[in-house]
Amino acid sequence: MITIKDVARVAGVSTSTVSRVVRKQGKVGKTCRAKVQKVIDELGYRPNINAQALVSKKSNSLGVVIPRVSMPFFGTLACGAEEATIENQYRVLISNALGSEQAELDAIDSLLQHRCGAIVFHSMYCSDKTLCELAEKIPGLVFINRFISKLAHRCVWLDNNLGAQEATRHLLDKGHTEIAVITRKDMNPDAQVRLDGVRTALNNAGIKLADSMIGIGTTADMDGGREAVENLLSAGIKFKAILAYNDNMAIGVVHGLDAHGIRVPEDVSVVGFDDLLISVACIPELTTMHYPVREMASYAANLAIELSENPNTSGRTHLFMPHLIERNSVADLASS
Amino acid sequence: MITIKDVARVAGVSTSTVSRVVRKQGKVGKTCRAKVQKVIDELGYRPNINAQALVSKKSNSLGVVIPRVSMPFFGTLACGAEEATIENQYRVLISNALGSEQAELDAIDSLLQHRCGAIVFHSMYCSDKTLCELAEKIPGLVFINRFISKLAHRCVWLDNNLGAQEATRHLLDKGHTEIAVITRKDMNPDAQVRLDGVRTALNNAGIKLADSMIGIGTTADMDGGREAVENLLSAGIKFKAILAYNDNMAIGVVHGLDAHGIRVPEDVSVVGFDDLLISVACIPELTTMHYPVREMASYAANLAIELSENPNTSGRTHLFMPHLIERNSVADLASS
DNA sequence: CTGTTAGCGCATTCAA
DNA sequence: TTGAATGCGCTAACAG
Repeated sequence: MITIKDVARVAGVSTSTVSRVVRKQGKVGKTCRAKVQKVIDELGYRPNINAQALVSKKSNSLGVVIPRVSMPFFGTLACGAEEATIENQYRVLISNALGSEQAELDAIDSLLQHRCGAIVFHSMYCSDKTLCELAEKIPGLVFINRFISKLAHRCVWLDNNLGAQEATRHLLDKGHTEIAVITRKDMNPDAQVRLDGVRTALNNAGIKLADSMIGIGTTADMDGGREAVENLLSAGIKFKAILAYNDNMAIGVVHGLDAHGIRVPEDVSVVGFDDLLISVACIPELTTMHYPVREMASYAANLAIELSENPNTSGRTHLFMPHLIERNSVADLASS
Repeated sequence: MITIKDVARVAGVSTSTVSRVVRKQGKVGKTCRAKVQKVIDELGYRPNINAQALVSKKSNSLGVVIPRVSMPFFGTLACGAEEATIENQYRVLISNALGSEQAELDAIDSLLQHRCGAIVFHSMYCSDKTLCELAEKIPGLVFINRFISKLAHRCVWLDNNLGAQEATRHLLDKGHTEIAVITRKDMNPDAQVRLDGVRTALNNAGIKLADSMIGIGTTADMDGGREAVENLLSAGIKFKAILAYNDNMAIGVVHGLDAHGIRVPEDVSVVGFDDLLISVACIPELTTMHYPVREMASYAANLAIELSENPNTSGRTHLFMPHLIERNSVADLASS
């Protein structure tokens, strides 16, 4: 591998000069710069990033901690973060951390070893307290899809409550009143907030959400969705519409319904949340709330980089709003 | 950030000793090791990876070049590669390279700057020649989902031909004879080989694949699938089964059929390829060929690491086989 | 505008 | 078994 010294020797200049032309900063004579650049091209010189990071004490890399890139939602998140780094010449390091607080902390740790000052963290297992401690130690740490009031300006999050309300209102607008909800057993903050949103919107319409109308799935995926709707059905609950915690569960619901010969949307309407690619694979295509992950991740990445370079940035907040995507899984009862 | 010197000072030993206990190699006295370890834990010392990489001339990281992590297939590939690195204490660097040969070369270049000696490369735009040149320069470079005969022992690939044959035979076994094929317009190597496989299997059954039975989609996604089946339909072609290039196109086909009131599998059977998560989201769940990406990527990662550490490894080849996953999109004409 | 000097944090000789 | 010395490739003062 050819080094800066080689270039300097061949070009007959000092390494400092080469360094200056490589980084395009500092004053370098026009002819000198051309000469050096020529040698660089000829020799195919590429600066050693590790050496750069070592001496400059920053690695110009952005860490992204997510459960798993292979999950479409998080893959999209990672891509969104990467987009933001293109202009900054940053590289993104993805750390998968699935299943436990320890895994998440290890991931952060590993990123720290790489000296990446900017980190976008999607935590599912760490407590607010733990995150606050981390945030204190790492100025460039930003949380995505999580809200911690003490760290408001370091959180990029979605208004799940309003999102759930909008989804609910859509059903209401279409003339639905017998509305069931499918949620996840572990009831994480998102699930809680979305359920609250549904309740609020329903209350505003003078409808009370009975506990019996809440179907619970063990996992927040297709299986969980199927299980939850199965529970509702076997309990003899009557409903004409379902608000699912997310798209995966919604699709499970559609499958579960189909297994009983119940048609969507003719017999029962279904609304998802997230707007994953998968939501258009389903027949009927799912009406769902679009979750702007890509934009949010991109925004979070920029914020993390900004904070890592200048910790005392303004205390603005970073709230995003989901919006309804109307497709074919909701029947219009109002116009009939 | 605390350094090896800090630890050495506090523990009252030299940095060499600390270095030895950190890397758990070299002889270190039992009590001395304990003492140093204690200080390491207390101070929360973490070696600077960049410095390690610089001095040891290897970064212990594995590069993965793919079009985009947000595409489920490639996200899974990335995860598979990562799995392989867990035991080796390697870190994986993902480089998205979408759309052009230049993008792919840039991605490789960036990885080289990080001095990662092991790279798993999923190339879609580079010519065999280009790849051969790269392979020569980078001993730890391995190609996935691509076969180049001169580089056979550096390629981890799938037998698309036999896979397509198996898919075709499945249809034949179920009594189908009016079989159409959906493929992608650009006819990349995979598409070509899969089509050949279909032809072979059909020929063996005494059936000739008419050109008119080949539907073409502009893109290899849902839209392409819908477009292709639309073409077939509007040309008045009769068929009772469809072999799609991949799952995405297959799902597009199901949608396209549905739009014409044609039921799957009652009226037309559909078989996909890849076994993406999306294939079970569809109703009916798709019968498809399972593509063992995760295992292949994991294998490729190990191979890349092995080659990077010891370039002259055996000339074995690395061929994987897809297998049929029977779900609900194929009707059994034979037993009726 | 350019070169010289001095490290960045660590692993690795080589002595002791 | 341990420590002192050296340098990986590069940037950042500081001189000139």
